[in-house]
Parts: sequence; structure tokens; C-alpha cells
Amino acid sequence: MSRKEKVVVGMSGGVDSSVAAWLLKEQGYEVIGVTMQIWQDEEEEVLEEQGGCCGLSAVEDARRTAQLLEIPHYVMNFKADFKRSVMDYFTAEYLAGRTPNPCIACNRYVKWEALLRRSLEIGAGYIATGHYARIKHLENGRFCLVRSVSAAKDQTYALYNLTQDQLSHTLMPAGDYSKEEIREMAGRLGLTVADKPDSQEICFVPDQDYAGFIERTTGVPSREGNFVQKDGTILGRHKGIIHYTIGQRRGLGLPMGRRVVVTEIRPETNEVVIGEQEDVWTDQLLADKMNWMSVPKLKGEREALAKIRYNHAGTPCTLWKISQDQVRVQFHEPVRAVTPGQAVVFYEDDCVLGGGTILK
RNA sequence: UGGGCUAUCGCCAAGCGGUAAGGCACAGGACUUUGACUCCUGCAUUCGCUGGUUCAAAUCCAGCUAGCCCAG
Repeated sequence: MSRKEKVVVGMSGGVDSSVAAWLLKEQGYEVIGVTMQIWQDEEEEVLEEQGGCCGLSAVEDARRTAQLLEIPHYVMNFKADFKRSVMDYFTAEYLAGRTPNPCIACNRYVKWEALLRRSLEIGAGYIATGHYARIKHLENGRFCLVRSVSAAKDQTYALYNLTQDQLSHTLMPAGDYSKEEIREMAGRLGLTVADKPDSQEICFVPDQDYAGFIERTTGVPSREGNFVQKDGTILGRHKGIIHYTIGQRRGLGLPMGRRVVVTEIRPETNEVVIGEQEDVWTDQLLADKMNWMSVPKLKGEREALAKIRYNHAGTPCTLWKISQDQVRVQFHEPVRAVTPGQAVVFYEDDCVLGGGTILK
């Protein structure tokens, strides 16, 4: 007799992963719900009202949902992995003058590495999440992420860094539906989390003060420095480079009479360069730490659509390999605020070609 | 202290007798599984001070105070 395939669903306590668990159960899988403890201290359930992909009353919500779906539910501790791969990386990047994307690191190293490993250990063949993305097994044997059916809610950008091995053990049932449909299903199922707000912001910084978080965890207050113009003219004092990112205009406190923005961060001299809005538009970038998805590697020149941040519709571009791990990108039209540390993800139609980290 | 000029929200700045534009900054909200961006809303019962003239003054007059410029 063929036993049902076992799949571990990462249940955050939100609507998406809850419905994902139900969908998989409907599809005949033996579903096991797992809630990952990644940063929150049990006692701190106080701040956790806002909802979130990785926080809170998460455990309670997930447990209740699992009960309703009649699937087993476990809580697993991944705090050490999360601290090392996400929080420490996050802090180090900011201190180096770059702007990290913690969600991408969390997906790659915590959800799809630590969780997958443990899931395989307990006999599961797959892990699944509530991400809005689909996975396609291509004719060339590669696994590739495909944008979710609704362009309005597509999370492939944050998942570009998954490896082939990880993808081969992954299911993303939510990608076949729109957010509205998911909520509707949750409502029909009577899930209490049906109307839970979407998660947002950095989950491990509940008060939104990420700079304060960095100062608290490192124990080092950020160092003030100068706001300068490209030519070196000093315009004022800044609160420390970790407070800024390329293209930022609010929070500068510079009454210049016009909207000015951060154009460059110089960790060596602790300077933040201020320029005009148009200075922050460019038509090329350099990326490294490439992860290829639909192809084993890049050869020659290639046309694609590039997203340089989570909320970016994408801009057509041409890319070239300049070394085994780096690519140069020429956009067909200027893009705003290319930011070192952020990810650039390439798409061919709806399929993720690959992606990397923006160098400059 | 001879002459001239200027004093309006944190910064810049309209206003020229009829009951305080605007920009920047700032705050709040929307958007968002990162940071940003963007969008929306709010932001001087008061115009350096004190008197005066007017039905009515930030706008006219006088004095005072402060700053700037030119002479010394």
C-alpha cells in the first residue's frame, strides 16, 4: 500500500500558510504543521498584536488552525539559526553601509535550510509554505520559481536564492490563488485567522526602529557624521550611516528648500552623500553572489526583466556574465535607487532566471 | 551709535490697508513579508517689541530692540 507523502507546512499563524496546509491536505498529503520559533521570546507576546509572518501569537493561531484542520502541530526552535543567518547578517550589512533584505536570508537559510533539514529528518519529502509563488519542473531538469497567478501578490522576489535541491523538496500551494481567494477559503473553513492583516516590516524589530535594534544588539551607538555633497561640501550632521539607504529623502532633517536624497553611503569616512532626485537614477548595475534558477549558468548575453526591490514592477534589461559569480546589467530605461545589499532578480516571462546581490 | 536696509512657522519665502500663499523640514496615516520610494492628511487666531492712525493693519506712522551693509 502506498503511504501518503509526508509534507511539513511552515505555519506562521497567518492566513496564507493556514490555507496552504488545508490545500495540501485536500490534495492527499500527510500534513504536519510546524511553527518556527525564530526570534520572539515567549514572554514578549505583548507587542505581537499586529500580525506577522514570523512573530507572535503565531503559535497560538497556528495551533488552533492545525486543530481545526486535524493535523499534528509542532513548535520547533530555530532561534540560533535565525540569529546567525538573519539578524547578524542584517546588522553587519547596515554597519558596512549596505541595505540588507532579511526576508531573503531568512527564506534561504532558515526556512529552506534549517527547517527543510529537520523535516527530511522526520521523514517528510517536502516542506511547504504559504508563499505566493509556484514551482515548475522544467524540461532541462531545473526547478524554477514562477510568479504567482495574481501579479498583485507575488513573492518570488524574496525566494530567488533557493537552491535546486531546496526547490525539489518544496510545495507552494498558495501560488495558484489570489490573496482574495485565499482569504475566502479561510473564511469558508472557519479559520479564525481569515481576516488577520498581512505581515509587514521587519518581524524581529516590532517597534520599527531597526537602527535602535542594531544599537541595542551590538551595544554600540551609531556614530554621527557629516552629510556632504558629491563635491565634499558639508551640509549637516547625520545620525549614523545605519539610519540611511540610497534614495531616501525623509528623515534627513535638511531644509534645503527642495527634496534631496541620499545618493551614496561611505562607511570608510562615515559620510552620507546628498544629491538631487535625478542623481539617483541609473541604467546599470553590478551584482554578485548569483543564484541561477531556470538555467545552470549564464552564458553570453541575455534579455530579462529585472526587479531591484520587492515592490518593483520590473524593468527590461540585458545582462552579461563578467565572472563566474558576477553579472553586469544594462537596463533599457533608468531605474531609481539601485541599492547595494538589495537583491536583483531576473525574470524570463513569469519564470525566475536567477538573481544576486547588488554590488553597486 | 552718521547714513541706509531688513525683521512673517524649525529653514527659505509670498504678502504692499481688508482680516497670514507656497516650498523644504517635521508629524500622522495609506501602501509593503526588507530598507526605501510614492500617495494622503496635518502643521503660524499670528507676522521682533510697544504705542498710534483707521470700521479694519503683517501691511501706514512713531519709538524701542536685533541683525546686515556703507561710511568711520
